Amino acid sequence: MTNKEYADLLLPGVKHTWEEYEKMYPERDLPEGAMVTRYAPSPTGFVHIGALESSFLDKRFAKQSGGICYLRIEDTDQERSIENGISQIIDSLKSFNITFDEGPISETEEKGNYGPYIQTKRADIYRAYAKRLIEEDKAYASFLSKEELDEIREQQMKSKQRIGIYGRYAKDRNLSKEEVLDRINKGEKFIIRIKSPGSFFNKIKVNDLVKGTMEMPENDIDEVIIKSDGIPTYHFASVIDDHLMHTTHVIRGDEWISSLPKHIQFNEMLGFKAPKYVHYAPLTKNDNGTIRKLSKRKDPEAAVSYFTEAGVPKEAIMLYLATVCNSNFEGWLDQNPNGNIDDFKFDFKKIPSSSGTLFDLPKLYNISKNFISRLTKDEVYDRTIEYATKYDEEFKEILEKYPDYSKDIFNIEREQKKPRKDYEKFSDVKGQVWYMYDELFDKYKDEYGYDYQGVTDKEEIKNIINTYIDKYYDVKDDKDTWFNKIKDLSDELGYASNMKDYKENPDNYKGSVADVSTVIRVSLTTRSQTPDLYDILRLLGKERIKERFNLI
RNA sequence: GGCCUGUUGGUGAAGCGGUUAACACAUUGCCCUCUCAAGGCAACAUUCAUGGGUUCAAGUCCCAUACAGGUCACCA
Repeated sequence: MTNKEYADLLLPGVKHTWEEYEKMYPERDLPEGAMVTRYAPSPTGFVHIGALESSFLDKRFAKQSGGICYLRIEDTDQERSIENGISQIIDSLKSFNITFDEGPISETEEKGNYGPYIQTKRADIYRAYAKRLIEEDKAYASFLSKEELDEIREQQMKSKQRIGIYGRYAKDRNLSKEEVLDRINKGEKFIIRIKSPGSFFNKIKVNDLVKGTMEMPENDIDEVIIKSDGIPTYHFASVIDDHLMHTTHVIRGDEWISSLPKHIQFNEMLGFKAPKYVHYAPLTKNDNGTIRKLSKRKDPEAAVSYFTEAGVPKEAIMLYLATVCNSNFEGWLDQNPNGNIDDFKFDFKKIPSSSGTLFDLPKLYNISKNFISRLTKDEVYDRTIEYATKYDEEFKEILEKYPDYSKDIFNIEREQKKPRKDYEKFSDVKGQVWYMYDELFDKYKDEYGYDYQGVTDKEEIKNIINTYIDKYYDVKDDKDTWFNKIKDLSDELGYASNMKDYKENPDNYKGSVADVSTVIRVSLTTRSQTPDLYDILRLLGKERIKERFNLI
């Protein structure tokens, strides 16, 4: 029996030979230096912040080099794949403006000439290459059962040996063809393992564009390449796909580093030119003293939805990720405050090579705050409505009822060189402006209560606001005039109109302009801290000012 | 336990043999036309995990130790 006949018996029904597949995936026609990258997730559920980082990096490096970034779905683990997992990934990434040149575009459709881009649809391809390995006597059928495997592992652990199927533990390695076929005919289940040519005592140099050159032992483990369900393992499938799809750079989390010898070996055994590898450190979290990777099960902030639900703009999340990926990005952004991330040139060498980057929430919020401060009033209005539509129906209705008025409110100290920075996220907005709307003011004023500071005597408060409205208030005043009047009011009532004077001789006065303004401010808004009082008075208008004063 | 990687302030980090050890966030203090927000100024690592070595000179090179993270599946 020839090797070819034997391979046919082990893996029957393969439609094409590997040579045919090679022809079906011709070299890509791309300019010199263009990278082909891929984002290759498993469709196991919601989008993790790490997935966002990973896909972002894949896309940026491809695009800035004039290359291609494709999406490939690694669903070889049937048990973990979930319903609609693919469209979930596509849709979430799309909402962050991450789209792909090739790959699935929905659960059932895809684009690009190097597909299919879903691994379970490529089973025939992997089997063709596995057949080739069998023919070349580089792979074999293994009958080791789960129990036997467990036993071997236990034994190895007990005797402190390396764990895995290698050397004398690879006991089906030298089974004759006849024995193998005989056992198959008896109905025994089998899998395909490679016949690893490596030795643990041989060191190989592996190169990584972030970590540099590392020395690691060769892989000597007879890795599984085809599982008993006929589906390949991740390692085998991804090496073949990266080759056929002509991937130039594999960018992934550094948890993959230890698989490098394996991947390099697979490439060699199959005669492929290995892509370049880029391993970056994943986002971590300090969990009561222990630092670990952000976990989607344990950490709510690992899900990007955690931030979008809080109203952190997606752009801010991307800006944060960009600073994590290349720390010099922050300085660049400082120089180009309105710059687009896509204009920044990312560098592999600037990717942190440490063993993890702590996820820094205050930093994210700071970036977010700065981002929101740079938006126009219209943008803030639209985005706040967008947010409120999902999370705050009451506020949404108010905003839609008073569009122009709302925009005026959002424009207080905005659209200028050094804009006001008081919203970290869109969920902050309502808490800062509710008192500007009568409906909300009526509803919440008692709940929050009037926060008088300094001057708390009821009669004195009445005195201040009555004097102000009767003698000094004039809608037509500009800001300087307005403030001079506040000063006059202060003088009249025995408060220092000049802060310096007051600080030097506090005993000469009942208080200062600050106290007078605070009384007016609190009487109108209940809050002792608000944006500019002049703007608030201006927007509230005479009628409302009077009404609110009358409530006191 | 084996194999990899890493260790610079509260955090993220720059640094690539000679610098006062950048910068950003956070914190604290002061200043600033009414409170906030912002802004300005300042403070915050006598020291780069520890111990050796190389060198005129070391965070930067070498060795050892400690600690941390990753990984050792018919999961990706």
